[in-house]
Amino acid sequence: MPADRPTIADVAQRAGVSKGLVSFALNGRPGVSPQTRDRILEAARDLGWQPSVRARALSVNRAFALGLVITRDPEIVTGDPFYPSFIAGVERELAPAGQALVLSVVPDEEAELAAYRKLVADRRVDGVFLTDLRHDDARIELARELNVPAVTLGHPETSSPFPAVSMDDRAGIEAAVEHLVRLGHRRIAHVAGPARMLHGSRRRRAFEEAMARAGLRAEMVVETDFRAADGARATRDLLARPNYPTAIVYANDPMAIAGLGVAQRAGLRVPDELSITGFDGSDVGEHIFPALSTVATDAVSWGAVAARVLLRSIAGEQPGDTDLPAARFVPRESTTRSPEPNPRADV
Amino acid sequence: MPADRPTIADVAQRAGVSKGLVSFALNGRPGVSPQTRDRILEAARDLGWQPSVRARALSVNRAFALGLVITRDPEIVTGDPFYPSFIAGVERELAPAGQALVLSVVPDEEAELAAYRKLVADRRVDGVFLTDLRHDDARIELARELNVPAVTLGHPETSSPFPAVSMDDRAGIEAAVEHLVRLGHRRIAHVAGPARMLHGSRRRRAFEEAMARAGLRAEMVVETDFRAADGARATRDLLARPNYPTAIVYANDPMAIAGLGVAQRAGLRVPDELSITGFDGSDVGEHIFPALSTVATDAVSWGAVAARVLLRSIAGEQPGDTDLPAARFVPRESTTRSPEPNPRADV
DNA sequence: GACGGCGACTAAACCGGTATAGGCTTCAGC
DNA sequence: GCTGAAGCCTATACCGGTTTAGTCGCCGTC
Repeated sequence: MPADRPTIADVAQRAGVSKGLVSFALNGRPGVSPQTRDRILEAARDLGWQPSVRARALSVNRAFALGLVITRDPEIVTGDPFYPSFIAGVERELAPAGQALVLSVVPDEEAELAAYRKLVADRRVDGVFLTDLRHDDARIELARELNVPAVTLGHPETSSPFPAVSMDDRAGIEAAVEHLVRLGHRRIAHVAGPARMLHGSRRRRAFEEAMARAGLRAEMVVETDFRAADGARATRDLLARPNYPTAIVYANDPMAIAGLGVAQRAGLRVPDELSITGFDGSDVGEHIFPALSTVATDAVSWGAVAARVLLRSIAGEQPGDTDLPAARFVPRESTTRSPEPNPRADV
Repeated sequence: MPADRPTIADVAQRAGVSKGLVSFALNGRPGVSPQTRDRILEAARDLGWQPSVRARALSVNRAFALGLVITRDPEIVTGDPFYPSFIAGVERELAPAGQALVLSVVPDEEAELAAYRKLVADRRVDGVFLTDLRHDDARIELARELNVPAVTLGHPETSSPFPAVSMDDRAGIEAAVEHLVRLGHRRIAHVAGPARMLHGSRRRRAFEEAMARAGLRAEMVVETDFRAADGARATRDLLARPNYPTAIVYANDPMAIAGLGVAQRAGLRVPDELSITGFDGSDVGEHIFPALSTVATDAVSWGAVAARVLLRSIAGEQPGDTDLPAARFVPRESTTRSPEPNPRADV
């Protein structure tokens, strides 16, 4: 029968000291003589002692874990390139800090709030990530009410007591529009994310402003739910209009790839007859034909920075807002000169 | 100042009984009179008492959480349709059972073993999922050594003390090959996953056997790492051969989509000049042109069943192996008759 | 009336750490 | 030689539950 894992009491006994002193020594606190400290550490090593996170959690009232709630229809979550990379970045920070990541995946916004409540009520986590911010996002008020540290991905609209880690996605959209305008496009459409989501409407506004700056009317905007099927439907809709676009700016890559499929199916040559751009740079977009021009966001470092900020919040610091390097437009093959004669003076 | 959250002692005091009895009443154990039980439950309700998972974890020596370690290069994890769906399925079982999911994402196999060790040493989890099984998978021995309940996705090669939850992916590959053979294809290639991974080599063997059954030689097989870039490279390689294939069976969808890109770039019409099939059904594959014929696996129920089995293991039952419905081949547009005259008698 | 047995309940130990009050030495200072 | 303070250490309470040993009162039985 294998011996039970040693506890701090076993270490104390072996080193001939009290439990309390062992705790002090192991946590590197003052008030322990060097010889005793060595003896204790040696005893701990000999016994193969490992601290019990459970016991520590109970006594110091911390969970040593962070919570992430992902709200997605199970069907949609597939193919979304953001979360896996984001989580990889989070993990990069958490592992060395001895923290764990507790993940919840829920189907809708109601279940989402319940999931946060549960995570906090069970004291499973010390802080939470708030991703995919929406207008009047109830989670901010909830986190405040639950008195749990949080970090938001992007600046919420309503005033928030939590630090924000943001990545300017407007710049990428603007660069995409400018790129298309420079190529002579005038009838540029946007397949937007859901308006209730902050990044959905923000990208849309960035699109509209960039169009306005170019002296163009942003009259072709279709709102979607970020799904590939939505991208296909929106594209069919746009191409059926009498004044169909010569270029489409999609709010994410899966929709752009689906849109490409629709265009090709309709017999349009991309990019010669229709230019398209994506967002968020999935690796598959790089390999389709034509390779997808897109806006690259660094989800991995977003995750890493957000985790770091959240850990600092939990530690009692008051980290300020952080702005990550802006998303970059990456021109590839799916964008080229407008097929139409360009009435404007060109560069 | 808001009152601290109530503990079991507060409930006991309000109900005028001892802590122990409260615990009994709340856990529905015998030895509590009906009236007292009601009084206790009412007191708990009045105070808004919620059990502390931490305290329970310490006293009953359980974590009330399950562990999942995902081993992926952060770049690759993107675009992989399996895990998000699998996790959604897991969550579906865990949430009602009051369990949480602790997720680790690590870059390589060495870090993977360390992550399992850490999860168990910290007593963060009561059981672990073993996904993406490999040949001579060290994790099985490790889990046995750590004495932690586990469930494997698929049957490992080495003998394993853990229940397996399997989905026959061979059937899907075989159906794909048979479908292609029926369409007159003879030079069928396979872009396989890594040989060290069980499902990589199993799908490859299924391919080879299906080919043999059709009287064909499986001479065009390229091993890859499941990445879109690998799929592109493998396709370029295959198409450059003197005896290039008329059909390619890919081990996953991202590679198939990348392969489609390569073929189109080379001026090949798909499916007329080259048929392709994917695996695992990403939603984007449905919307590209031509729509990708693929093998649909139900990752969501795989997750749900695996979670259920693992929970039963932890509860001390000895659940047997489970076989889920086999993966189904879903023909769409990317497969059609072979462009070559078919010497064989056709149906 | 003593006894046994049972149901309802309490007190206290326990899980494995941390935190705190206080005790014992030792040494400097007067 | 006495006092005070610093340094090192112990004992103990505590976190919030679960669990076990044991107490108490009541009933039926002989």
